[in-house]
Amino acid sequence: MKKHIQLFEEYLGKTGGRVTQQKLSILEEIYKTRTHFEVEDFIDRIRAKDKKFSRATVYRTIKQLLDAGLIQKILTRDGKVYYERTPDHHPHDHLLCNVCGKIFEIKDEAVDTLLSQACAAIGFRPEYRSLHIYGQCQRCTTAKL
Amino acid sequence: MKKHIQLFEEYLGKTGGRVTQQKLSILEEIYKTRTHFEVEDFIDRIRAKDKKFSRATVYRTIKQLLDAGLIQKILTRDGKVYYERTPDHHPHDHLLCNVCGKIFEIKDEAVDTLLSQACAAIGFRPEYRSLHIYGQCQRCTTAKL
DNA sequence: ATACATGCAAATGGTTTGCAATACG
DNA sequence: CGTATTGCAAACCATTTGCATGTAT
Repeated sequence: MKKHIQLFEEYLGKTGGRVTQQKLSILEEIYKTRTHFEVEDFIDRIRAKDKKFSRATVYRTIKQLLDAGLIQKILTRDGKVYYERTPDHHPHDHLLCNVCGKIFEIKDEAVDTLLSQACAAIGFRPEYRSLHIYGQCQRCTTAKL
Repeated sequence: MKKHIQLFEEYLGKTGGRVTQQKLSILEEIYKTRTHFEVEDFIDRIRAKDKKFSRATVYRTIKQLLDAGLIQKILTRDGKVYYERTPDHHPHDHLLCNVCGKIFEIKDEAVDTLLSQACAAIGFRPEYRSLHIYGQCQRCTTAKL
């Protein structure tokens, strides 16, 4: 069985949730895409397949997937919202260019370690995290000069 | 002159913004509070003083203060939004308990350093950042056992 | 059986926008 | 003076909710 399905089922088991056709389809569809996506587009896409999915169900499932750490939410400075799968269940962080809007990814194990230690120091049990850095990308910085 | 006022004026100068009575009052009022606050409450509070402040102006100013790094935005898992001043202009990060909703702060210089390096590595010029860790605080973890 | 999940449409709530009036540089 | 800013109310848009029906366990 695919790893993300297994993880989701484990999560649902732990939290008293039920495994449903819709939830699995939504997860599968999200995991087919490697890049970030908007919910509205996603709903169009998944509805085009076969079943009908209500907006409510998609959002309800997204919330659970977030909790389960299987997807990440990305917020732009101007309020746009994207989601994306968590590659290999290893969360990565985002740099958002305030000028062109492009989104870059960074992955730093050392940061993970430090944050885990910081949490442990006060007995906090982390479930998932969100790290966004807003600024200007190289292209936009040099273009301005 | 107070440091935050000075920083804000510098920021406005750089970005072609104007220094207005409202902006300064909003900044001052925010800096009187050390804890996080909701915008709606804030508007009530500042309106109670002397002037009228439109919701729009408050939001427009908040956006500029965010860009200037003078305040930080906090997002709870269930969508509540708080803002708070950035103490001494040193951004700190937030741990949010998904059970009791309490918000903890952490400050780790080493994380700052690592992130700065990661940005520099791809030529990204960071302006401000948002780092939230969601999970369970010590009290809620032990209470559950 | 009996919770939990779904779909629908309406509601929510934070934030933004258009426009005319006003104030900064 | 010209341009950014303000206030107002209406608009926006992501997300949530109430309720009747459906379904996993």
